[in-house]
Amino acid sequence: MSANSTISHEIASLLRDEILRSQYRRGERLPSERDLAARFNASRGAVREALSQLEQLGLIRILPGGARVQAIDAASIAILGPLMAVNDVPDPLLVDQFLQTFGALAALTARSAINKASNEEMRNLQGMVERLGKLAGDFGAVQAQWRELLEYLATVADNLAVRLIGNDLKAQFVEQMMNLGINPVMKPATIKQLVNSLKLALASKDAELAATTIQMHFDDLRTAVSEAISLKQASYQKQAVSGLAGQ
Amino acid sequence: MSANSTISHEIASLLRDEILRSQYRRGERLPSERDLAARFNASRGAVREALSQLEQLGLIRILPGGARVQAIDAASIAILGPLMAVNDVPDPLLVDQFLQTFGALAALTARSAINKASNEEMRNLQGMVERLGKLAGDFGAVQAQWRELLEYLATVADNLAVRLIGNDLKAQFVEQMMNLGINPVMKPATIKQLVNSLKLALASKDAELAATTIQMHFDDLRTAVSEAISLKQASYQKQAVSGLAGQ
DNA sequence: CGACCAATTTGGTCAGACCAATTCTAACTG
DNA sequence: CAGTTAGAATTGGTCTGACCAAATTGGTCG
Repeated sequence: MSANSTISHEIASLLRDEILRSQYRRGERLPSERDLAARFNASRGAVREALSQLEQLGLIRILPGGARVQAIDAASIAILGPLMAVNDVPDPLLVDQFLQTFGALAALTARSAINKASNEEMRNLQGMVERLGKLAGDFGAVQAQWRELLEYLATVADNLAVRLIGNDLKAQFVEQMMNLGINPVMKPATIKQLVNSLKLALASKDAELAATTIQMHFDDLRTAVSEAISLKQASYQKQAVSGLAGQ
Repeated sequence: MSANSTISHEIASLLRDEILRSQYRRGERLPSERDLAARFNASRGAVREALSQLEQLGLIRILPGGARVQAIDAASIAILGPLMAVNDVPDPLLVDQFLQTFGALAALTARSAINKASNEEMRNLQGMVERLGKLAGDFGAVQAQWRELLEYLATVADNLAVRLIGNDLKAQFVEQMMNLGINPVMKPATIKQLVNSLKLALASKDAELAATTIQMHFDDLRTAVSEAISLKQASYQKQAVSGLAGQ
């Protein structure tokens, strides 16, 4: 997966997953650098680099006497992606929380984007929404255009904090959903409604309306994704069962 | 500041600030590990650990041939704190964006907290708001109680994504404001209004009202902080001028 | 049972070495 | 003169082995 080719990255990745899978209790001491080096058949230097990264992620704290595992909720957001990836099917609750959060940030983005958009940017936005409306039906195209719209809103809003958070959240999440083949079904009617509200918000420069519209859309998405995941979960369980039976 | 006592952390910290101060252009190659080691009078191992951390922060990309500086907006949120700290007075725009973001997340937190609060939690919340109202006047006490309230809301809402983001944002920011002595003045009247709205929201279990109330409070805070910063900025400039004159 | 001290372990750091891949340089060629 | 290319120098990746100071551990003694 995230093997950046270097040994230290691989070690970091493995240890990270072990920690996220709670194979170490909080506060527990990690094996010593020398032991880890032996286990991974690597040099202590490589291990130290890996631990250095994990410390930056907030997963562990290195101090003389040993590296101790930190509470998950004391870590950096950068672990959210890996955290959703440690299980076959991501934790539905976690995904839901993620979408909630992402929705709130998207709504904020839309609000400030509309508030500070130039005339040209406004026209661009309207054009994109227009296109979105016309694509209804073609799932992939809608998805792409929707993401492009969000991206452009972020560009216009130009909020560094939100953008940085997005970096840590977006990439890993979207791709993981894709990998799992979790395609939330959005009904054309829903999209139609979304487009109409957005059109209205843009036409009247109503930032609040845009924000609540986006917010609501993400709420829709949440239920859709939730359903998609439980479906996936069921199929995985069936697979697991048949797998066991086969042995 | 962030000297974790170890040399590699110090090196990382120094390089980080240099990068954040844009002393390297985007895409530019950092000095080689050997050069950095010589410059910092350290071993290559220590430098490599430092670079490892910077890579985790998304500030650089290490690849055979050299470590290259990445665009700031491709980094992790963990750099927001240091980014606000590189200048004497933090960039007002950045602070404003930060507060906007934090406000949106706090609003989200309040919304879900109220939606899922148990009866007991509800009572606790009401108690805390009550106390907040009674403290009006004592600035420090209000501040503390307010933070405690937010913290409890986060506990009740129990959204891991938001919590992780908070980890990366909150600590560094609040402390930095404190260090700079930037104390946004919140008028008692404003606080009174805040308390009343919150009371109402809690009494009627109106999650939306709570969310917008918090949101609006952060908007107030934004203007207050903005004013406080420009004041600070002015005083710093005066100081700088007199400092020059003195030489 | 608890306080205390010594042996061991652990992280922090350094020096020096080798490899493979990239980058740079300069000679070579059309 | 422009473009190509082969070779040299540089760079990151990794390993080994060593030393120190702080922390942990375990046993001893009051």
